[in-house]
Amino acid sequence: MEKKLTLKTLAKELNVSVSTVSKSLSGSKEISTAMKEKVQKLAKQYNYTPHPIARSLKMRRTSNICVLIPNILANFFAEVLMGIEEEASKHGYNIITIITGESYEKEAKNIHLFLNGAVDGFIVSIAKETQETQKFDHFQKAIDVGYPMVMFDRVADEIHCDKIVIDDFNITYNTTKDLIDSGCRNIIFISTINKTSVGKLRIKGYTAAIKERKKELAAPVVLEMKNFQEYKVKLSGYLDENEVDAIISADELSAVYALNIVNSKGYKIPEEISIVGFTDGILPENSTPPLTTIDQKAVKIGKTSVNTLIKRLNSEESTSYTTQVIEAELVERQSTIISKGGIKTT
Amino acid sequence: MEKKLTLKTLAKELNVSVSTVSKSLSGSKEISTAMKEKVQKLAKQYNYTPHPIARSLKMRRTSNICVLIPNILANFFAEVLMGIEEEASKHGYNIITIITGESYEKEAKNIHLFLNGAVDGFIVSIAKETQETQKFDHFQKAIDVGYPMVMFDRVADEIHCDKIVIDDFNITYNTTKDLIDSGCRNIIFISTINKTSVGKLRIKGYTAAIKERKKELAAPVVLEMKNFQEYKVKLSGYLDENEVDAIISADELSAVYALNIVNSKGYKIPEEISIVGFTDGILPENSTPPLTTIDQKAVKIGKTSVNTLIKRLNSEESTSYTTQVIEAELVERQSTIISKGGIKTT
DNA sequence: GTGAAAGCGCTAACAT
DNA sequence: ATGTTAGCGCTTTCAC
Repeated sequence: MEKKLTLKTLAKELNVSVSTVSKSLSGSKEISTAMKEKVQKLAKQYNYTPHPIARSLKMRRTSNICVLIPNILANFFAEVLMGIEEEASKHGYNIITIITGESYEKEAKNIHLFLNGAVDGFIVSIAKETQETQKFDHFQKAIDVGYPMVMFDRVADEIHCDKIVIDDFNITYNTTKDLIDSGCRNIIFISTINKTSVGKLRIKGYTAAIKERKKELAAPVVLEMKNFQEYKVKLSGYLDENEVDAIISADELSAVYALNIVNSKGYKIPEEISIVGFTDGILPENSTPPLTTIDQKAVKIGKTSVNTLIKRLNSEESTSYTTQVIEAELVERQSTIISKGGIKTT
Repeated sequence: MEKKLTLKTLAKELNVSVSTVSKSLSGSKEISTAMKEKVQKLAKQYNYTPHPIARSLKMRRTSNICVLIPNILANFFAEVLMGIEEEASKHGYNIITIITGESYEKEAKNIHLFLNGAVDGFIVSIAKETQETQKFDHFQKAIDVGYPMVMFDRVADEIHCDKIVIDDFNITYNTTKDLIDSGCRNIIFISTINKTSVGKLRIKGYTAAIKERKKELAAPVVLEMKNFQEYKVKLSGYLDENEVDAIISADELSAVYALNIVNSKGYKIPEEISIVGFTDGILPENSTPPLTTIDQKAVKIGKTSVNTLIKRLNSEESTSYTTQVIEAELVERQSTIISKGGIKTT
């Protein structure tokens, strides 16, 4: 390691005190313009930047944000993370990423780990296991000891904090109506995340739309799978024994798996069975046929989360918490025949 | 924020000095067993953990690792990040993730940003732009000022540091030979990353295998695309005017795009055209037909990177730099008819 | 306008 | 065995 460059170095070089250098660098008006220029010139020449750790200790802020994400392989979360990283970087914040792997234990352990000053706040999407077991104490603890927290997508009503979501109920409700309008009469709902906050809302939206026109339609059917191995058995079996002409999937992979199963059983998509998935990305774009999906505006969710957290960090008084709803959008491709005017096609 | 819990708090409570508490907590044998137990009990009761920033300042180490990754939407990099996060977490390190977006500027800017003590070292896979322009000064600078660095996948021969790679030449060479053995005679190579270190090696491996049996085979053809829009035009055009019975793609998306184009032109896969891609994941598993790919063992690369960096951080003497080669594996699915014994099939 | 000094919370060399 | 002290690099109050 090179000899370290500190305020002291600069001070010695200029024969002034450390505090003069510090103040000059921060542009304090206590200092003469001449001195400020002299100091700043030297600092630039030496390429000086303050030691962030020392600065953090003194200032009691780290410029670090802890991001807890269930699963980085999911396109949605990866895109959110991109948005978070980009926006955080723009505002001078670093992100410390924890991939919880949907595990309560890892989530709780890490929250506690960061309750001692290593980060300024949290951005989190709750692990599936946590949402199933409804154990939210770790979040409450973080908030109680004073850490700002922003939840996105998978949020908890029980926790009082800023939240960024899409209107899961309405987008699913509307999409289901679109499918009905396009002629589908036996619409089923499948996912692996029925127990999550968003999964529940999506089920409600789907069910509401079906119930509204229940005379014409088959009753709502919600299939839940624990993992994707189950699809091959359960969905396949269901299709054998029931009339189905549309499938709504509440997560990004379920739709693709459903599509493969439907394809392999020889059904024509979308003529015989329509399929809609959640989360846009490379996968639905490149399936055969390309999948109609609900674009959750992941990047925007990420950016909004960061900005909301930063605002919270910079405001002294505690204004009341907000839940911001990001507008989602149906992206129609070839797995449906909704084909209304004005809908984006890729 | 609650009243802060520091060594001082504990010291006051027990009527001992701060240093006694500190030493007790670290299990120093200078301290009597009785005192150590008393202190540790109280610390546990209060759930005390040392302030990491203060500790960092004193110890001159942060337990933070900066990870620079070109693109988090690529399955390969996402998996590497998973491996990194898991292993880092296990060893008490936090990871600060920078997504360079293949941009030299963002990469260089962030490296410089972290040269002042915010992290202990770097794990990096070089941005495409950086590899094209061959500007590596920022890496050299980081190493010069004393930061350990581990490069993975996209590495630079010009930079002297620890590296984790797969044997890109040989895996591509062997795969090309497999295709030849399976009867393919007009094998072309496509990718968007021909200018990266790994892209170059893969081209070499491909070319070497073809040249070895050039009498029977069409000459090597390497197509380069800047982006995926180009595929629709260039690859489609190429297929119209040339005999092609196998496509090797050096990146994970190219193979999927190629597959879609080949499908849409009505060629039978693999009977008329075989396709092999790089990087295993959800996408190739779920294309139609499922894609044969080269599994780059991304998670293992991530874990190995972390362990290599940590070893470097903990060793005083500077042992010579190593390049570790992780064993890649061909995963055969239905886009090829290589079908040799012993190859894993999913 | 500039400098001295305190202190953020911690560790460790050096007393006692 | 325990305490005192110095100091990591910085900001900021207070003195001059």
